[in-house]
Amino acid sequence: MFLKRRENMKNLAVFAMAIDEKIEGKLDLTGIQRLIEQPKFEGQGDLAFPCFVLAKTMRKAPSKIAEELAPLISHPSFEKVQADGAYINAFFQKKEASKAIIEEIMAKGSTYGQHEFGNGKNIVIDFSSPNIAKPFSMGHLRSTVIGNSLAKIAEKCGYQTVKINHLGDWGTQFGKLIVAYKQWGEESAVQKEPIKELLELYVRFHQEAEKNPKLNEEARSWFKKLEDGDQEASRLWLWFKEESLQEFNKIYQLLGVSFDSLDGEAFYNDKMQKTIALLAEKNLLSASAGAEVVDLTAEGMPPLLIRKSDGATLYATRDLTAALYRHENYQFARALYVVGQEQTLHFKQVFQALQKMGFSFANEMEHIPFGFILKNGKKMSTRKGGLVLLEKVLQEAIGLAAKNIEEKNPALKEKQHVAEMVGVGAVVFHDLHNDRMTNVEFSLQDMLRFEGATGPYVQYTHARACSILRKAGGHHGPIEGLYDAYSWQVVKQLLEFPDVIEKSFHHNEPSAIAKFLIELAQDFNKYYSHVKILQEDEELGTRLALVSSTAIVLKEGLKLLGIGAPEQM
RNA sequence: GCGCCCGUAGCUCAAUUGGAUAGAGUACUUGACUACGAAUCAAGCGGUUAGAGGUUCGAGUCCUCUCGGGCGCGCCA
Repeated sequence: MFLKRRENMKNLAVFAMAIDEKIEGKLDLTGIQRLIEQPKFEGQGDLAFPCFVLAKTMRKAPSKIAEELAPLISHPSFEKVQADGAYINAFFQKKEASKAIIEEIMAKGSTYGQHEFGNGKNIVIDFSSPNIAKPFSMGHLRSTVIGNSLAKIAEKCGYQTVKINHLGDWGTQFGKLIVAYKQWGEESAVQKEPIKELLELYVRFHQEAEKNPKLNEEARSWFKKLEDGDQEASRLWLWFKEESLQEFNKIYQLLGVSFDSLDGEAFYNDKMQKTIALLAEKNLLSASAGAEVVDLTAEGMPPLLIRKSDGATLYATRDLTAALYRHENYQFARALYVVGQEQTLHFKQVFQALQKMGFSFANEMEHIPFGFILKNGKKMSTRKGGLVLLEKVLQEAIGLAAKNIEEKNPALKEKQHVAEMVGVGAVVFHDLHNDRMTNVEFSLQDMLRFEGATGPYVQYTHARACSILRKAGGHHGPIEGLYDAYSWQVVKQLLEFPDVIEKSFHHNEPSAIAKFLIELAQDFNKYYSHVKILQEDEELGTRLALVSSTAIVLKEGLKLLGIGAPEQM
């Protein structure tokens, strides 16, 4: 559990000490702090201490203990402290606490929630990693948006990030592709719609190869030529890669994702011999059925294949090499791999192999798996049918957003730009708001939803807040405290932001931020509909500061998810 | 066969990581725009947390078993 910060932190410590004083060492201070929680329901205050653990040592019923202790605790920070069943509930002095938190956000602006614990450290994040000549799948979308968000969260925690797109730009499929292109391909068709055409060639190859197995041999031999640096093969490979990258870049641009390195699999071709030599030197290589492997039976895992019986290298060889290369070049404090859960075993093996090689930095490497995107309960396959192109989905979402704008706000400037933010925001938010590991059923309908717990809902809330601030015309008065129930809910939520960021970083869970934003937007919308904000009275300045604070946090939170926050939509 | 993940409202998902009364969204029914943006708000409906045992003050959460689904398990990545 993460301890609450600032006002919460202070009040939590006060609360804990007050309890400690009254229970005569039945429990130590840190034990008390760990037990203190946030009440679940309204009317139960802001902090709660469950008395169950004291029941044994004090030989009394928990509710009796709460009843006896509650009246003994008092402090200027608390409005009241009262027993409720087995709990002691503490209520903050709302006016004082809300004043402090609003002032803090106003002072810090977009840096509110910034942490320092990552300062001076590098974190390498491997994500997206699409395969060249194949469509950008929904699985790659997940990797892309999760990785992108984790990078932004890490930066918010002080880290320097290195974002790596480990392109799938090598492997036997290129032999197949070259054969297919030479047989049936056309240059102009590939230029026109590279991914579509290359995929069709790839699919056709597999169909034809079933009837004509000789094609597979040809493919192998063309891949061998590619590996040996054959001019024609290399030229085609480079061409396929560049055409594919151009397509991918359209998507990255829409998503607002950028990378520090595009070093993919091919990049490590000339570096793997060194890795193999190193493994041999450390006596970790053993022969097995003609192949060379790192034996991991002692670790309870199947062996890691390093070299095929024909001498060719494998995925694992490349990942080991990449790990060594990255450690040497980026001096990472942590390295994350945002890759589907089907590769969990693979990464366990790779990290274990690094351990056996004596590299303790393997402890700082972590595989960040995520759930599948299912179609009818099964993993979506690029193989046949049911293929949904991400770009189509994004365009559809943008079109729908544009239609909404036309209906609701036809006078809006920069309509296209805003439609992109909203449409893409809907798709990205939909992907991030569930727990990382949850398998989600693919639903275009859900992705294109702009109401309820969605990205556009959060964006809309932000736009509303901005609208009020515009109408207020920069008016600002003194910040006092607020104590009505609606504003207090907003304040309490704002107070959580720094902790949510820290938690989402440690759990590698962007969804924690997405859920936080939904709650904040809900709290704010309730406030908005029950309180007349632009009313000339002595609290106007404070209310506007609260609206401003909310806008700041909504915008910053969306940014951490890789989503834009238009001021009007 | 072995290993990992999962099963919560009709549907999509939460649940402060073992705590109070299992909550949101959606769908459906109904109310609110001559108050700051109705992409909103308010109200209603909806549950034997797959099932059975166990651990303890306390279990959706931990352990065992059963059923059901998914994903891996040496020359793909």
